[in-house]
Amino acid sequence: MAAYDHEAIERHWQERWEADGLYRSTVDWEKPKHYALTMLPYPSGDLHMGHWYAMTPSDARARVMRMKGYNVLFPMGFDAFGLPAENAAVQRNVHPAKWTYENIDRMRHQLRSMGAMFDWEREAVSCEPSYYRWTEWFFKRMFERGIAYRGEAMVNWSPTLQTVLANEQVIDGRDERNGQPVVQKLMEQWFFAITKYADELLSYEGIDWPDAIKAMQNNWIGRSEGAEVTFRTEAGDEIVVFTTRPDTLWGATFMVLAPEHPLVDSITSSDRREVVDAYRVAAAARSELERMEDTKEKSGVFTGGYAVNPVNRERVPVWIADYVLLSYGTGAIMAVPAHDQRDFEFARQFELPIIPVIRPQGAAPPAEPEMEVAYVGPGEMVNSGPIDGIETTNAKGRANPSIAATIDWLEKAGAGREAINYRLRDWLISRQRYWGSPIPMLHRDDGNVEPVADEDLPVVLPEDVEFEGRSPLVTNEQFLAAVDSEGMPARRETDTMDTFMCSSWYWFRYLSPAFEQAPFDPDEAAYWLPVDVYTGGAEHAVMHLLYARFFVKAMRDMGVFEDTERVMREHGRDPSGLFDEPFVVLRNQGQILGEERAGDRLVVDGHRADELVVASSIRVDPAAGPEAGLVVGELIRRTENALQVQTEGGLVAVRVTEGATIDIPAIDGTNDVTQLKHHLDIERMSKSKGNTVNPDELVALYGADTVRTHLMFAFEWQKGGPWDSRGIVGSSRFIEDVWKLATSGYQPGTVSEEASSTLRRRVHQAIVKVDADMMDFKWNTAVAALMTLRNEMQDALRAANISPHVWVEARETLLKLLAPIAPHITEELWHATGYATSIHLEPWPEADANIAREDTVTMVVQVNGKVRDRIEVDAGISPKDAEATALASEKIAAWTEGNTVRKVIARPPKLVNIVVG
RNA sequence: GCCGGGGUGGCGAAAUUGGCAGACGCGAUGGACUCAAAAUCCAUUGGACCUUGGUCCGUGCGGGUUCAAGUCCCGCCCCCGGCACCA
Repeated sequence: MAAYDHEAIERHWQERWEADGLYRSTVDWEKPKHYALTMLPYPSGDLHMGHWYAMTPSDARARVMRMKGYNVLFPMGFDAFGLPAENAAVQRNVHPAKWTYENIDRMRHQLRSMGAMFDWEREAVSCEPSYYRWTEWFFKRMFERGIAYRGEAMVNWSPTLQTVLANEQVIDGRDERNGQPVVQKLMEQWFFAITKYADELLSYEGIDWPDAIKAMQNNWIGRSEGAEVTFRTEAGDEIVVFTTRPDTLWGATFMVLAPEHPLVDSITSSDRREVVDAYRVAAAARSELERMEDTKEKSGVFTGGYAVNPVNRERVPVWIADYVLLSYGTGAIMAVPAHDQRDFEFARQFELPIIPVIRPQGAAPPAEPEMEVAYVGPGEMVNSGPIDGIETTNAKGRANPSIAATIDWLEKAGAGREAINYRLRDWLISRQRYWGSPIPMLHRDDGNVEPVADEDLPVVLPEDVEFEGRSPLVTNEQFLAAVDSEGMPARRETDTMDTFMCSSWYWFRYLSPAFEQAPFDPDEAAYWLPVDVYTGGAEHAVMHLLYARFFVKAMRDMGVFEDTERVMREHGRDPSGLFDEPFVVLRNQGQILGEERAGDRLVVDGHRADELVVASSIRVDPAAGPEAGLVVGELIRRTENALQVQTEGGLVAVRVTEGATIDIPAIDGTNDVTQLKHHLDIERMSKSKGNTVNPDELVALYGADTVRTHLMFAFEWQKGGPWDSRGIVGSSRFIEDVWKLATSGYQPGTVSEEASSTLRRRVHQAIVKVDADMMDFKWNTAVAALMTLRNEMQDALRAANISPHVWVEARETLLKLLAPIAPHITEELWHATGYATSIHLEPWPEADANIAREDTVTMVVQVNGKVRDRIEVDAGISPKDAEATALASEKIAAWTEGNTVRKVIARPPKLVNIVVG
């Protein structure tokens, strides 16, 4: 018997499958189709454990479906535009395209080593002009339908670099590269009107998605019913507020505007100007997340201005506070401190009046100044003029009598109207960057914008560019210069698109990546669409998955699927409802998290340049005191050559120049900046966090089959967890054992009928369990069931008392059930047994329920809920017999003696509980 | 802060959804084989107590419902993911 040589076997079969085109998927209307899709990776450089964890179970699932008789499409590609490529360009002087394509080459190679059944003929790469031509085309269609429009949004603005920074480039309100402050600034940009689809996105009809994902999307969309009410400043300007509780308008005692609200300037009185301006500057330095984070301590300032409450002509002071966000609602709120906890706390802190307008059922109205919390329950309206005495409930919107009455009153009085507000904001797709799909728009001399003509698509990114921080598109005259539809000079749009745009339609491009007449070939689409199973990380629960749903709905409404529908009808397939949602079944895996690690303690010398320290030398010294150098502390984060060091005085940004000396005593030879270890929390693996685990070494050591098996065995797939490489030997032993079992050349001794039928029963039980678990994405218990079968077969092999045909059935079933998880070794052993065709073309094993059934069961007998005996009983035992059997037990008698049996609960055949007392 | 998920042996985890807590593995301990080591095989392995057999305790913490709670309810603590320019 030859030893198991994983390296030779895996190489051989990967080459053979490729040569045979085993995984090529072609349209075949005679067979049922299955489109399996797993989220495409960003080409960050190396494939890490997280990719394997996400992809190999998806591959295994696709393989099971194939063995079940489906024609399976399982493609792969790269989401290739994005920020890391530009970081590399800015700081290492590598062109983003070069960096990206080199990474893709490496990752393609690594992906092949997984032994997955990807159909590489269908690969799509989003940064190729043949791909982004259609991303641009979709933008144009969106523009034509009024979905793409220009509007204003806040950006992280670096005044020193005169550029926009991504959220992850801002640490502690400062640019991570140069330590300079970052401010929030309004800028004109492109949006998609996803809010037009808000209501449709709240419905999940016809799709099987996890409840948690649906809940998160619902919360993200955040539909709320209420009213828009118009207040007027004393100067006569309108302030529109949205409120879900218009019925409490009579209790509104002040207003709060977002600090960026356009009316702040005009409403602020001269004596308050200085305070207000200072507050606005401070607010601009904080991100929305930071503003929402610390809500215990309210901050805000009075503008000195007043507005008039339209329901009672009361004069109310107007404040600004950063807990009111310009991007939510109208950026202004009316404050009813008596019945809203946040307003209540604000009022208490700044000593503003509180007027209760709801009397709780059968109680006196809350009295001032004794109130301790806002009253948010039901009751009856008081102090509220025309709606006095009307009941108020916990219902939302018009379903609440008091709200319905108020809306009617407001509409009649012309002071407001019923309104629905969404937390969901329109999708900001502009990025002030180079490495993204260009937005195919022209700015005409007359100030209008117009789209680039279809025949001029794609607008191609210029290759000859320099990177300093700002997008090179802004200064590239050759790129900028264009001619509009009337032959007049025009300038190109320099914003590029959010990469979520590229990943919102990629599974259509997989259908026909070389197709030139449209984004996808209708002949392919008619057969394969929609995606049957989509798998990917739960971190995409809201944004990517919501954008993808929006995109398909918009495509449907733009008529993009008309040809596809025609082809479907020609083949007798009914297209209705097939283009409302992109993914029929969605399952999320958890994440493989990186292990925790402390960062190196650095001693940095050099010189200060503004907020930044430019390093001339860096030494790693775990014992260094705080005075050992210019900057001393733990390395928290590193992006290329920009370091964040945690010193006693706070975070310090350090830039490592080319000539700087790096000294890491633990690593011999010349050290460089990439060898510095930065702090790692237990958190998701990603290249930018530097906590990835590379599977290549493990593949070299144990083989891809073992790595695949281990990833599926060691975690609950939907949950994930921190990576720990120790347990892999268990999976390795399992794979080795399968090799030994299948190559043992079983020779029976004295055959036992009982032992034979027991093994046969175990084999069929394994089929039931493995099949159910795999269909349900429970990979760890599927592998455990296969290991149990392995144990049974080892015992049988040793006893040599199994009839030969039972042994053969056991061996072949084990190989087939394992084939989706460990495709190479099972293929090798299948052929070694004498079969000439691939195991991956074999039909999936089917269990015989009669063979799988157990005749006897261990029945547990409890006394007062505690297990006191176990009795072997017939599996079909009646409740009466079960009870009698339990009461007849001697062990039970010892516990019931001297006590009255009050009750017997029989749940045959598993359990009987006797209650005594 | 808001939304979602989670917390079970020394470790990764199971538990047919209210019915034997710890399947399947890792690690550890003892033994076999070996000159020896590795590999392999056998046994034990949640904790405490006593006599072999058993008793009591045990699923983040505190309460509750139930014949029966890891599972359901109420209140708390901690960890992870997302929060709109990382993808």
